[in-house]
Amino acid sequence: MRVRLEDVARAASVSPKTVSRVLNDEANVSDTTRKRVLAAMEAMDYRPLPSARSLAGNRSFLVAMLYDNNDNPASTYLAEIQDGVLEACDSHRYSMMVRPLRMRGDDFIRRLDALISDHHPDGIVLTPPITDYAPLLKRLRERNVPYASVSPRTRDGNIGVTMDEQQAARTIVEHLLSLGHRRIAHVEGIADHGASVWRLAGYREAMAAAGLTVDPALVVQGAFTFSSGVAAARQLFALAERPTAVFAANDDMATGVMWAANERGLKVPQDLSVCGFDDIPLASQLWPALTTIRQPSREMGKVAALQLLEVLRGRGHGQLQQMPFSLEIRGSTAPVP
Amino acid sequence: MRVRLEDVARAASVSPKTVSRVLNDEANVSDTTRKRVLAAMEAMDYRPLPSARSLAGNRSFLVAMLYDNNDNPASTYLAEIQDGVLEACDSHRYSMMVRPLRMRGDDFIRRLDALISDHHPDGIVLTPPITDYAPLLKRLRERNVPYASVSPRTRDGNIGVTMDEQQAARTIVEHLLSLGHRRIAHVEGIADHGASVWRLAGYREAMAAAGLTVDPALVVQGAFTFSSGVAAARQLFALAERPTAVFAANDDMATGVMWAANERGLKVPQDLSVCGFDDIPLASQLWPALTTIRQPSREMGKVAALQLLEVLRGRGHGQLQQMPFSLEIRGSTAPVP
DNA sequence: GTGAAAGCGCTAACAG
DNA sequence: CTGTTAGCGCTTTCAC
Repeated sequence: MRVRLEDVARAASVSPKTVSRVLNDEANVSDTTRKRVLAAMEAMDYRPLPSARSLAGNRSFLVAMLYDNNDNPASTYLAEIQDGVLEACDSHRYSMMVRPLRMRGDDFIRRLDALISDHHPDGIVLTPPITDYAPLLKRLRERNVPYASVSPRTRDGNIGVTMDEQQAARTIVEHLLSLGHRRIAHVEGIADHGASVWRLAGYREAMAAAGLTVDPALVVQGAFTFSSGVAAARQLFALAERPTAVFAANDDMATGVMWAANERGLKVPQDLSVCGFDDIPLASQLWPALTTIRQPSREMGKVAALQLLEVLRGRGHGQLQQMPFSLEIRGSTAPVP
Repeated sequence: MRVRLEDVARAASVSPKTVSRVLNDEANVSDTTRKRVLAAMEAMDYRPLPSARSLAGNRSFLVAMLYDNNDNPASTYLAEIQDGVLEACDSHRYSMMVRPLRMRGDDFIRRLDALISDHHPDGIVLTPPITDYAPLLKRLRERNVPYASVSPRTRDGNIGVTMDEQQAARTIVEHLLSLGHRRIAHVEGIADHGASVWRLAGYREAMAAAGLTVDPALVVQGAFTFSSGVAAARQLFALAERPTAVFAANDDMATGVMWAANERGLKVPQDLSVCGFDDIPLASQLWPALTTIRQPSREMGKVAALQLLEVLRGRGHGQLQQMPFSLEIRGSTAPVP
């Protein structure tokens, strides 16, 4: 009933080991033999049994994608990354599993260990902010589990994918400046996330380049969530001298800012310009649609996974690739009143 | 280095087979022996190797969640379902994999076969609208792959989870009626999806119960997407006699309706009441926040997976459980002007 | 209630 | 370039 490697071997008149070689793209098989074996596989619709391959070969052909479900409430951003990772894994016949890993509490190393011992992934794709937890990275290295990161905070030793977020932030703030805005506020993300650091830096850089000093009251702490955006905006609107524009460190917070503006009776963009970062689908569904930085999340997931797969397949060491961003100008930003 | 079942057996002074029995919760092990074995496992931090278990036992301990990535652009709804399924699988030490399966084209049976042959899932969780493709269900039965469904269109032979969507739709329309609305429009989802059928039926039922005849022009075709909601709303707004309220078959389309209202200069809820279905996070982030039916998606994913697991673990046949819904009244609905 | 023997389908290590 | 041999770590079958 089930076609086994041995059956293919018999059909192609070679030894099982040779079929195994062909299956695993190994060298030391003559072209004619290889073709004959491939033909037999095709003809018999042979499907190697993953468990047998794993047991004998001591590898799982499994990639695990880790995310922090603490700071990331099932966001669209992650869903897009996941999609890209899956596509990359599929293209090399690896399977993928998705795993939340709460970073809160210091037993996360134990949980990481359990994950590895229970599922034996050959490699791991890390998403922000997990990309930057030193103890976690250390443990992965100790246990010799290769990993690739999406938007890690530093380059050192990391493979995966990045985007020039600081430059992107600077670009969007320059857009506000070009509209005549001077009192531009920033709603920060969770302080130690790379994304927050870069986006804040880009904001400051653009302001400085325009010769403006940033009023400290205009930089408000947020936490990447919708409700933190609402809270931050309320704080800004209570200021004696209100900002005329707000750059929020992500779209969720920008949505919160717009919500709070509505609540306060402020018209966007007439009374207040608002912009975000990420270009989640919601951004173009708001009224007015949100001016934001488009980040090619799906592609980024794919590229990160491909770097990892290069390592897993013994094809190289993997790179840290940089992806382009784009400024999406929509209805939420307008010239200063 | 790695602790094997054999090592546990030695430590507990029993045979490997007995440890295996304990591991698999089989009968025919005395209580004392069982305890001794469990203690040894615990002490040695024994982790069975999935591939060895799969190879010998001919099962993968893998559940695959299938979704149609054609009609479902990485929606939040699916992310929540996925979360619930994952939790259920985790609780029984099963792994989970997520797989898109485009229903377009008639080679999807081939792709389904490949999926099964390549990954050998022990069971499958189906999400709408895949729950209702007869050829797919037939194939799963032929190949003897157990499955459970989230919101299947019919009860017959299905296990998993449902919600009384028709009753829910009726409830939300009754809410509009109680606000004095009479010209209530409905934006339908993709015609042959169960969700569309039920929600439309609930709408008609509520209207009929109120003694109202539905103007055919007030029922507009949509496709569950934001942009289809925009298009449907434009059509409704062009009517000689505009509706005073719109019930869209899901939140994405309701968002589109609100967007189109803004575009047209109509104030929600003063000029137009709008409501949706699902309660995706976005619903409470819009301004005004969207009145909708809350569907406990995460719980539903979990319950569906638990039914499947019951079958996989030989514990029973699984049920089709019904979950409760709730009407979330928010700012997008108000008394008729 | 417990154990001994015989594989599951594949690959590693070697030999040629 | 190709084949032989011996497992990988678990479960099955069957015996006791």
